[in-house]
Amino acid sequence: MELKEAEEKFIAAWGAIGTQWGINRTMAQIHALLLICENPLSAEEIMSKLNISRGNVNMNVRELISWGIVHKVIKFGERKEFFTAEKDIYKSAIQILKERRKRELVPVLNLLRDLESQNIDSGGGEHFKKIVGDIHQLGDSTNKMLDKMVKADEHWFTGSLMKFLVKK
Amino acid sequence: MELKEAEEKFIAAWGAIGTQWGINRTMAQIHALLLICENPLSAEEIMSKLNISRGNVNMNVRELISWGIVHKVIKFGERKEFFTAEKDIYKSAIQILKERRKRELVPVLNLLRDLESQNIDSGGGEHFKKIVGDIHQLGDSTNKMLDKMVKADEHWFTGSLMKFLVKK
DNA sequence: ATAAACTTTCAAAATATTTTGAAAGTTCAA
DNA sequence: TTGAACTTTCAAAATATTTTGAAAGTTTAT
Repeated sequence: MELKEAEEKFIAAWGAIGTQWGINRTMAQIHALLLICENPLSAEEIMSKLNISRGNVNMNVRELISWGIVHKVIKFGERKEFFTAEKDIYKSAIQILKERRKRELVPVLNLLRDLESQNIDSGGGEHFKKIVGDIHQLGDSTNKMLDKMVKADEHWFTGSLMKFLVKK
Repeated sequence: MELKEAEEKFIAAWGAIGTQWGINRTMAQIHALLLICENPLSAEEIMSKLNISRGNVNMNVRELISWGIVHKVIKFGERKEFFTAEKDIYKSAIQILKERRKRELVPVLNLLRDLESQNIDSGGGEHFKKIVGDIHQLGDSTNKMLDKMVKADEHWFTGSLMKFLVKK
């Protein structure tokens, strides 16, 4: 198999998997492309390699940057901006955990705290309170767990936590 | 606040959060509704409580069942089917982990295994191989971790694993 | 100040997902 | 069998998301 063929397969598949993950295809493809390119690419290069429009590149690259897994690179003597993906996969994974915690878990915890702080008039609602309380407890535990993962030094994944989790 | 008001807030918010999680709103709302109702509900009841069509209820309830977090309940002497959500939140969480592993992680591992098994003609591609290898390693570790979580007894979350993860 | 080189925006078009509801299918009591 | 009570299907409509590309905005060298 040609290298180029394998790379294209990776990009296409990463895009498809992205949609499974709830991420848009183009964003995942740009991420894949920037991962396998050692050198930073310009918007133009991304456009032509993936056959997508300028606006699309701009929006999705910005989104990837907001996730903290793609970085802007300024080359000396060049006006253009270039982009590169974080090549340390563990760093990227932690970054994604961090963002997902912020975007997906924190809003849930806020909702639950809010619901629990309301005193419910008139009796009943014991079941409702139990469910909300249970979810809250699970959410808090998950939050603490993620916090521990995220705050651990960058080698947590090969450190004691991972050894504990994966042992046997 | 009225109980009904709080319940409606929960259902609406769960639906909104669902979309953040990449789950469709209606599916999340049905799940929330079934969670807070102690008794199983029929399709009709779900339709009227959430103001949605029969087909929509059917499709999303089936999807929730395929996730293993909603169960069909047959009531003696009734023709209708009823539905109820798994009320043990930890069980549901494990079930969701299990399914997401199957749907989101396993396909990635298959892709990576496939890419690595191909011998790439002509030199170069060292960087590509490293990236694919790194992702594979991370994927495998994550897979093992999830496996451990999922296979642990149902109290893993309050057991030694959780104590280790959350301690301090 | 100008203009070339670049980035960002955004309304419209394309695409994808979700929802509806009527029709088809199934089950079961009589 | 039949038909009433129910469930499932699916094509069309509604809605939501993604993509385009031209125009507007910004930056920088001169």
